Amino acid sequence: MGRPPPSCDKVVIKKGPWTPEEDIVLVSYIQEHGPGNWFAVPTNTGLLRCSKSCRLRWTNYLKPGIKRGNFTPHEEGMIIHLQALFGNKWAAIASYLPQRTDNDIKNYWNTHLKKKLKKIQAQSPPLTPHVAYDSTKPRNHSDLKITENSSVYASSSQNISSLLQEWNNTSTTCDLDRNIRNIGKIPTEFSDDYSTLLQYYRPQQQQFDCSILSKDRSFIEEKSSCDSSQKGSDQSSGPITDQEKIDDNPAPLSFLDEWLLDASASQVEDMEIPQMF
DNA sequence: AAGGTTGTCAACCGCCCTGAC
DNA sequence: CGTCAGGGCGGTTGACAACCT
Repeated sequence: MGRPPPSCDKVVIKKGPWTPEEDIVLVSYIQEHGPGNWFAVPTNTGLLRCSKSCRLRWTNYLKPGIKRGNFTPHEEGMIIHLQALFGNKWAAIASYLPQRTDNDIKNYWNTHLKKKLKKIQAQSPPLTPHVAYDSTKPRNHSDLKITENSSVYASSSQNISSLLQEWNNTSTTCDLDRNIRNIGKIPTEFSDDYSTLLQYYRPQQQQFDCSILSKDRSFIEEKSSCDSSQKGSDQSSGPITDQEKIDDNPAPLSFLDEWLLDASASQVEDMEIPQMF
């Protein structure tokens, strides 16, 4: 009863990094037709890419509004908390960081935060929070190369994205709600990893710029109202209302939920109003 | 300077979900 | 109700760059 092979396997498919020419073709097509119906994209554009590859290229790199480069301490903190809250539901986490893609967040978690966690766990006795997490120090992130004279073509997608900034207002898709709906069941037990990492991030909450959360909340509420016009009023207070799905496991959520949703904001540092498609 | 190792991240793979028929 | 097919997601891979010896 196996599924038929995806359409990607039906024709000769090009793999590997995208070229500027391919990007331009894809962007031009989406400008004209809008995102969606990815199955038709290779056919209509002549791109020798499968539909999934086209979608991925668009959502991860070409879509306007995507933020590249270093993760801010605030974004980092949000990822930590949201990862503890949702587990590896990167799409759900990404919905709280609209300028970041799930792929970016996933990569950042795997390459930076996991490492940081191990470092923290290796300390005995535990470090004080300001040692474990010093937001005043510059971050050494390889994304820096993207803004420099990188030979990696992917970085030039920024330029393509910038060309589309005017176009992005035309889209009305409520990605957030879709992602929230995709949030799965919260893991029953939190690993020691999460607990340990949170232990060090949590005291930072006072300093943590919660404005992001506040902004996100307003954003979420906005999206929620957007959604309510589509499917009713079953979600009244942002994404966490989806806990109806996870009522059988509410305990680990309470603190994080409160923190995520009730954090008040007073300052905005480097987070812009999310722009969604 | 050269070779080896490690880190990063774009892209792919495979599974699951959902809607159409 | 079952099948098919598109879309979405998380995990993994591999190419490349940076760093180390």
